[in-house]
Amino acid sequence: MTHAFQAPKGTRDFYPPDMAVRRHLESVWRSVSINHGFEEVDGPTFEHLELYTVKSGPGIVSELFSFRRAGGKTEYALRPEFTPTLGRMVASAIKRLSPPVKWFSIPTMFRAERPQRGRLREHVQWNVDVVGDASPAAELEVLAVLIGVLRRFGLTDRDVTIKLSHRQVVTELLLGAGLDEARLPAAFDLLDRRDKLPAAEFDERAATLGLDAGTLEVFRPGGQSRIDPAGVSEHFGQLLSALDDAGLASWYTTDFGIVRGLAYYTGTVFEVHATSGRERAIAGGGRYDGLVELFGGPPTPAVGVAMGDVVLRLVLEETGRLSTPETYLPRPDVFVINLLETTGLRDRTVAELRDAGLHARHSHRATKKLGKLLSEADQLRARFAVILGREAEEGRAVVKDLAAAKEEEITLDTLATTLRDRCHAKPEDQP
RNA sequence: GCGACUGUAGCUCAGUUGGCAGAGCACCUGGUUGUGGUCCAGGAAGUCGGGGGUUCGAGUCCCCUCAGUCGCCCCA
Repeated sequence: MTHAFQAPKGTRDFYPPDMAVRRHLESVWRSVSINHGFEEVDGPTFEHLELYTVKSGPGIVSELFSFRRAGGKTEYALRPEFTPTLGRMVASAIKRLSPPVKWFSIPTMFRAERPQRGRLREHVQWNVDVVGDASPAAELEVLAVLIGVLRRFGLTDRDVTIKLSHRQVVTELLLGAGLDEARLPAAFDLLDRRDKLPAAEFDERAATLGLDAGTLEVFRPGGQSRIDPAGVSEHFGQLLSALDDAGLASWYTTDFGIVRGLAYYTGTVFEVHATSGRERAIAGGGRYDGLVELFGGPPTPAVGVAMGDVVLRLVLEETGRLSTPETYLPRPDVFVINLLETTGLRDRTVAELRDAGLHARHSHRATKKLGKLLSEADQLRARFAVILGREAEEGRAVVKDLAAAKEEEITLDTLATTLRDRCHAKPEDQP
């Protein structure tokens, strides 16, 4: 009895075109991170469950996939985020690391929640962290690589905005507005939910906390565009100046309605949003100076950001920055067409081309109709077609440049080296 | 955990008050000898998500179930 299996809820099968898009995203993340001087790390896909409950409390357990080995009692959990692993890794290796540590990773993450738009149970997430630098220079490095990635994807400061905030600034603004200190958590929670609540309900809840509508204007995007450096947060003021000096002013706006739910953020917090406003945050991050210490290391300042592939892809599609998935598949350098009755020459030719480092393919169809085979080469978007036909008797093959629609005869002896040189001379034309 | 909506060909979908399951795209073959996005002709292709019920008869109506999507909760 056969049984039709389906992928588990909230997971994805990556068939070749989707896998090619995923590799495109990952390659942008990776190459920009490296250009900015970050080094790639990874950790285990699952950790001890306590690694997450220590940081987020027991309530987190219902949000993640946890399990134990059959017969064992140790509890594990598939990683729902990378920051605890990073904190653990830094804490245990801090003595042989020379700060600032600049690491990035591209791990898969898991969460047990119900899937919805922009939110699945398994996704790929780019993480970047600067550990060991308490100055605004650390935030600047993280935001610079973040903007570098956005730009490389073709996004502009008109497509996306980084909403910058600072928890101490938010705290001071709330207290300054007359909020009772005991009500700070409730106020943070309310600010976090502003976009989800009807305006009237938001105002009503704010009023019960003792906050009037006028006071709340400062918590809107762009509200209070500059913080007095000598006032609320010198650190935040310096960060804004550094961003402006680096020429990145157009990429951010202050938004003190951004507080981020994570308890471990200690200062700067930020989110990247599409200006369309229709999607969840593309990326989020901030400063978490207490995390390494929490995992047994010395007090160590840190700043990080994370960007998931799901929302990113939605935004790239919405803004027209992603072409059809098929165009991300690797293009063959050479498509060998065999018009001869035997396959020996074809197989030797393909082998030589591959040995020369070229991406070489041939048809698996039985037809000898040249038109059909050229059509197949065209569909695969091959650069060159090599036709093995009657010229082979004189030791030559027809080489056709498929884009230029030009062809010439080349001796079989020099075929591999000639094509290798031509393909490598061409710039990468992946989209 | 709660709610709404949607499941028909590989893809996007149509299918009237229940009456023989369709279109476009894609695919395959041909339009006689070795030249690729066009054109013409033909062809293949579906347990109508699954199960049960009502009926002479169900893609269509009713119940259950599975899956997906979008919200709520939660959010790393």
